[in-house]
Amino acid sequence: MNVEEIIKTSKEIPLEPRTLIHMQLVHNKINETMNSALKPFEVSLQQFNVLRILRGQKGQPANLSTLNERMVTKMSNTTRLVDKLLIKGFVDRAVCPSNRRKVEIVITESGLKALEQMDASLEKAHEEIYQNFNTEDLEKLNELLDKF
Amino acid sequence: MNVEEIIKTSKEIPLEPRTLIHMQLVHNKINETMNSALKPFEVSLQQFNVLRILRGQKGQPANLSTLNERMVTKMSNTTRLVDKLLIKGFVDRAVCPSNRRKVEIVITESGLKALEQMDASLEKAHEEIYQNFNTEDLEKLNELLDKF
DNA sequence: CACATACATTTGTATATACAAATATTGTTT
DNA sequence: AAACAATATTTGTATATACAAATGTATGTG
Repeated sequence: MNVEEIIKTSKEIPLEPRTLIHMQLVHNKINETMNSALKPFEVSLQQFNVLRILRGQKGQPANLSTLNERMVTKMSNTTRLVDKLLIKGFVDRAVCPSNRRKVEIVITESGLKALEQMDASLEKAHEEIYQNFNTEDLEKLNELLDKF
Repeated sequence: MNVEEIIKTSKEIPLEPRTLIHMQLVHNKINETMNSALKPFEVSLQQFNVLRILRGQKGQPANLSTLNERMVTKMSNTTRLVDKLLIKGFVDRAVCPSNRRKVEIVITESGLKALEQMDASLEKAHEEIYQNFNTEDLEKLNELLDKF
């Protein structure tokens, strides 16, 4: 990926802003790849993220605030995100009996099955995304990202 | 930045997905910082981006396809983006005389002045974002990002 | 136990973005 | 020149996201 070529500029950009642009371009590319990997399942990255969190609960229900807390990208509206998963039948929702302010959300069998297929599709996306990386590169990258 | 802590997970995540999550978290953080740096001027990052491209034209007008080509994040709707800059008086728009399908967009004096202030504000954002980085880190990071 | 306060979620609304179709202009072909 | 294709932008519409206000429930205090 050549930054200057992609944004069609001839002059070289100072390191600080260049890094920000670079990050943005990589982010766009990753997003595109992952979204198209999820396209066949008609779920967004956010919805996929929620399903993964719910699976991690191993049967235990999660409420909206828990979901929001664990989501990579915080959304201001988790209710409507869950609504969409509900329509697809990937989750169930019920009012929490011990505290009726809360809602309990669990992933359904159908959701788990779909999630498995999504995982496989994302595995392929990983191969595509990381084709130029070795383990050492990835470790170094994670180390540098920690500095942010 | 500790990935596991932010998304509140106890188990460790494999390197490949972890890197993607890490990238997303850093992207969110950068975005937040930059947007709040631009908030006083009531322009979005995209709008700022367009203004910068127009300044780079050094008086020469740019048409919509040129803008779209040079934008970091491609937008499906540059027309409405420019509309908003027009309302703020930061750009002028005119039909191209030699090819009336095209529109010529230029940055105004007022736009240039505002842009200078935005630059100063973003300089401060850089300091905040890069406080843990040295030049070597940034060079290494750019090198690794090129692998995507 | 009435009251205020805190909590968890939902709803309303404004704005942003994505995608497709429509419009207007220009260039090309016969 | 009429017909068609190509180009540049605009418009329509559906969906996504951000933010604030509203709703319903629980908890603590006098």
